[in-house]
Amino acid sequence: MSHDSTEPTRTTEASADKKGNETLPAASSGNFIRDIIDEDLRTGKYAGRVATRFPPEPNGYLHIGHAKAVCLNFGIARDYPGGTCNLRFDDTNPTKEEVEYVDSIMEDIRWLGFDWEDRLYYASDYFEQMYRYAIDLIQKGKAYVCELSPDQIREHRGTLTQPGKPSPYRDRPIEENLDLFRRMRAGEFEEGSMVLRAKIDMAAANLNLRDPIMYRIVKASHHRTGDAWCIYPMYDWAHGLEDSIERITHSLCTLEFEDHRPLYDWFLVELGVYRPQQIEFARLALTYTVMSKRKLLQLVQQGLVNGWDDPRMPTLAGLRRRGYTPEAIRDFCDRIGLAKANSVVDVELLEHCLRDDLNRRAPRAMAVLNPLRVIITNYPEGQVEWLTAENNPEDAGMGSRQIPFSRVLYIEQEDFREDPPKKFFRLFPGGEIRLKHAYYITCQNVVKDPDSGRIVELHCTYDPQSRGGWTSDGRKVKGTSHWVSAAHALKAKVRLYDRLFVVPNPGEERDFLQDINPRSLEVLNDCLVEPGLAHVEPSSYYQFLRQGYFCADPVDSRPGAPVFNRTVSLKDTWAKIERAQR
RNA sequence: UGGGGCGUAGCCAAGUGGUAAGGCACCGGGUUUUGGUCCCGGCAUCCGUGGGUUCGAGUCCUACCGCCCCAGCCA
Repeated sequence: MSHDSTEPTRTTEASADKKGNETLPAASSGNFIRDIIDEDLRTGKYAGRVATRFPPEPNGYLHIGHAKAVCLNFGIARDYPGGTCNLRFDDTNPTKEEVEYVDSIMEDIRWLGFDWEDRLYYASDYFEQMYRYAIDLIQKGKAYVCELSPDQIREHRGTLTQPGKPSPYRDRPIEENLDLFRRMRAGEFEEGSMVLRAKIDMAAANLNLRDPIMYRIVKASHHRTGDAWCIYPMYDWAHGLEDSIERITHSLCTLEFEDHRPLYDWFLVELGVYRPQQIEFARLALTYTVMSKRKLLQLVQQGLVNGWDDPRMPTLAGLRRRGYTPEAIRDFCDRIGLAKANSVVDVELLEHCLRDDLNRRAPRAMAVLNPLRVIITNYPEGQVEWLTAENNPEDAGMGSRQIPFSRVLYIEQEDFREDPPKKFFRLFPGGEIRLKHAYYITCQNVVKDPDSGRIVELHCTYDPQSRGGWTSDGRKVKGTSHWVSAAHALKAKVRLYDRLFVVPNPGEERDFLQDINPRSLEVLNDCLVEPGLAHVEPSSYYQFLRQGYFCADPVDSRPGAPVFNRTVSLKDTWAKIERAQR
């Protein structure tokens, strides 16, 4: 991550235009949080400091919603002079957290393109300090040990419209609280037998202020502190402290923490310590997917997907394996904006960002997913021509490659129709199309299996004058198909992924599992790809001409036996026309 | 019926009293050896609703309506 101190306060990211001719300042309009930071800088509120943090709990994998927060926090640190962004694991609940998750979170943030440099922190590093703060509050008469059962605590809390009742332990002498709390730490009491509570206001309209729990007894070993502790701080007690200890200036979090803010402030004011400014924003929701960790965990645990990195998952690990690029995800996070209104972003915007990035960068290749055999009857047997194919029409710098052409080829089954519908300008009996980078061919005969009536192969003739896919007579050939040479093609497995859910808002009408798309994965085992794809790098991406963007699966692909995941299809105008014709 | 938020196009989202940016989606048209890309054009007389202030209101006041969050020893 760069911290260019000459950068202006506001984002003025340069971006190349589509043709890469020149760089123009991006129309980055900032957002209400950057407005607040600008104002704080102007008034000198934090002496010119801008310090943010990304504070995940290591209890699951990061998803695209987290990417929004990562880009926000690290993006601010990147754009403001001297700005910093800490990575801090909020590991206050040992029963749900695992090192597998901390490792994956770090990997995902790095992959997204951000760097916390030497600022890696853990809430658990502050346990001793938090404990001392708690002692301090007890000594000030602002916290007490409560022996009510969980049920009783709930009853005493009251309801949304009725005030709570004070705990009978609320006015315990300070010395007794101190003694009990020390013994809680020493492990003298059972789980659930007592908690430390802040003494605030049982009648507060904001339920968070009705003597919230600060510590509970949990006799579980922690992934970092082991068995050093048997009392663990609650999030509400810990979180503001963590931000305070790290001297964060702007604590950015999601909307649901808005009415926790008065509590964080109460703790910090009572303690008399540094107080960051919390600003809330709306979390990201996307159509056709789910984002809650609980639901994602359920999909994984019930085997409805193949792990956290299943290419259908909205996790960063899943998107990465699917073939998404960090650039596309960052662009998406820039484009969705930032506000306080709850919203659901169309997944099409994400897909647009992906296509936009991949269109510029993905090398083109030809792959026939559902092969249909074609014999070029007037092409000499045994002859092979190596034809030149550009690697990317968007970028001449990516060069070209040679592809073999011969008498027996395969084209896409979809590219031939015996009875062509209106506007179908692909191959049909008597029709002529161009084979990309090769020749014009005309369909002369359709060979069918006598029993099933299934089309077995096509007999076509080619025009030797059309080498390269062009003739000088000005003849119009509208359709262009991709193809492979039968003798040279390489067999490949291709996995076609579709949306995991069939409705825009899974779970809205019924249990979200009922909304799962039963056809979210289609595996094609007998695809034929051009020979150059024999030794693709794991995770490398390609545009399979006229079909979509695909990447070599990092886990299952083998030299000579590639496995490709469809990242996203190309936009398909023909499919739209066909749909409209019905 | 308590508290905290939020309502600008199908979906996001600018807009901070001077006459509704931009993107996605969608619909036309052009270019094209990818029905891709690219290019051009269209797409809110109106900003949840009613009233008020003002020469002038999406922006201010007011009343109402709708949606989201909060009663874990989760975060």
